[in-house]
Amino acid sequence: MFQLDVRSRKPIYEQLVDKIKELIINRILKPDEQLPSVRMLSSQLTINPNTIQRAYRELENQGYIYSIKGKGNFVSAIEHMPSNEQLNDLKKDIRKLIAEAIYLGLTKEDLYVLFDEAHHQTKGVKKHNDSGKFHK
Amino acid sequence: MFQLDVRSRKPIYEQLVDKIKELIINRILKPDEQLPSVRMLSSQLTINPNTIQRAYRELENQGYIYSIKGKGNFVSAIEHMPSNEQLNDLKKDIRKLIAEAIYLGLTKEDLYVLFDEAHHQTKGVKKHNDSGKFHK
Amino acid sequence: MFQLDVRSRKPIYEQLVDKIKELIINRILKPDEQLPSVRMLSSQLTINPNTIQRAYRELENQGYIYSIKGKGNFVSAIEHMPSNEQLNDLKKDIRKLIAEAIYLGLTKEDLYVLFDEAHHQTKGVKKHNDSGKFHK
Amino acid sequence: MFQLDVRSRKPIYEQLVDKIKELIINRILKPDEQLPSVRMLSSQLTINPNTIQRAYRELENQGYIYSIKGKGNFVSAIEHMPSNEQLNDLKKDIRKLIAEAIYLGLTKEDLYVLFDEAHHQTKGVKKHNDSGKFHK
DNA sequence: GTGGTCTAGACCACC
DNA sequence: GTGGTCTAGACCACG
Repeated sequence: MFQLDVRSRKPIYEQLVDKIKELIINRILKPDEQLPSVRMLSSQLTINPNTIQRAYRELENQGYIYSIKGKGNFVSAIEHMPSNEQLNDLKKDIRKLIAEAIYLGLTKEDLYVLFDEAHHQTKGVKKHNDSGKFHK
Repeated sequence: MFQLDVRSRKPIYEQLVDKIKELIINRILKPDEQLPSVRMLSSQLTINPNTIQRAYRELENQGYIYSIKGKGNFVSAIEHMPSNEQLNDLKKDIRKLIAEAIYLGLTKEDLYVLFDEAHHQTKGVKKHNDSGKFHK
Repeated sequence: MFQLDVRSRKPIYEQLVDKIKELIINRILKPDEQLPSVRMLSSQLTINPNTIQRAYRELENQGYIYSIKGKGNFVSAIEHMPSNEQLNDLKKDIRKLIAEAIYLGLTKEDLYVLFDEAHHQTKGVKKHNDSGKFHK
Repeated sequence: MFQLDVRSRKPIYEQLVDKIKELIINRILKPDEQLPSVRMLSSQLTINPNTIQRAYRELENQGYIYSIKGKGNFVSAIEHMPSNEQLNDLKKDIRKLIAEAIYLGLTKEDLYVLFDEAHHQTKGVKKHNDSGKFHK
């Protein structure tokens, strides 16, 4: 269910946060739906409960979930669209990538090839999303 | 010109690597040009020499600069055949970027739009020389 | 078991890298086995933690170990398809060796003899486990 | 004449020592022949005279040349065969190389291929040498 | 003067 | 507890 890479440089709690955010954004987890309990996730993923806790706390801070003492953690109802800040960061990353590719001597076409290739490898792409929101 | 954020999550040496890489990629630092000495940069940025050293070492590992003991650090001449390693790094970056974009809910088409946009902005950043490069 | 020569021309961290590499290559350290913590090795060898860290980082860069923050450093599982980078390193080593041999006045035939000899000695160094690995 | 690589990790004076040793071992420089003066070499190679001096001093220490004040530096008459120590070092290097190759999953045949390849690339092999000295 | 290595000791993030 | 980063200051090798 959850693909966590313990060897990654990215901390586990952060990977967890990202995965859950993704599930929420793509409506796989619906508003007010209950998240698995800390203990359950902990034993399922064989990961320290503290780490799960930390991920949930982080998600709560960012407004993606809310917790009710004694009941559990639940998905928030609010819309989560990428903030302008996030979009800008992404654009900056893209520019950096392109500059680097050009520096290495790649043409635009080379880049498109690599790009397509990478896109295909990135499986698990969701679809039931109202896409096209971000076309200029 | 060198905006370093000591409180950032990103380590200082990594920020340095990125900044200098950018200068090299955009040809503001030309091939075989000498970089400021470790000690000089260290005192100018009021950052420990070891940290500068580490950044320079990293840049050398990545092939952007070369160092001559007793003389200094110099910008590598670009070979226009990117090494496999460099290509792999680039691919990894691309995959990361795409994952990030998908995570934000963007479609492939959205990405292509951003991509084209960035590509147009990048062209022509090359030639104009610039001084005052290493002031804080 | 760890003979380090602090007065050698070869830096300590490099000696460490070589020793540990040897243990890994000869399967004395098995895949996914945990290496001694930075601090432990540091105190056992009475060598600064930074120096140990650097050796571990180098080993990670070369793909021999991987590290998990908060948990430790671990031996990489070998993939039986050597990366291009690794192959290149090997080739470089071979060239260096040959240059050295020629410089000593050996002919190609001399080298082949030494080579065969060494190859026979190497086979079968594999299996026997060994403890007390990290004592000074 | 002298191929020196300023970018190499190996210090220039050491490269010089090695080159000259090679010339002496292979009888291109004959016993009691005069070496080029420090100044001449210095200007020819555009290298600091101190560096040349250091190389000559090193060669003198190792017994390959002798110097006469006011006259110059001359090739020593004594035979220079690889010492047992040097041969042992070489053997150790060979064993290390082979162990590494095996670890990477290469077969003996793969290694021979790489080996031949590297040997061909190593040009400048001398021939008028009484070879075969080191056959077992 | 330059880069390279090392020590001592500190503080952080993660599990 | 673990690894990762950083500072302060020292000493060496090189040109």
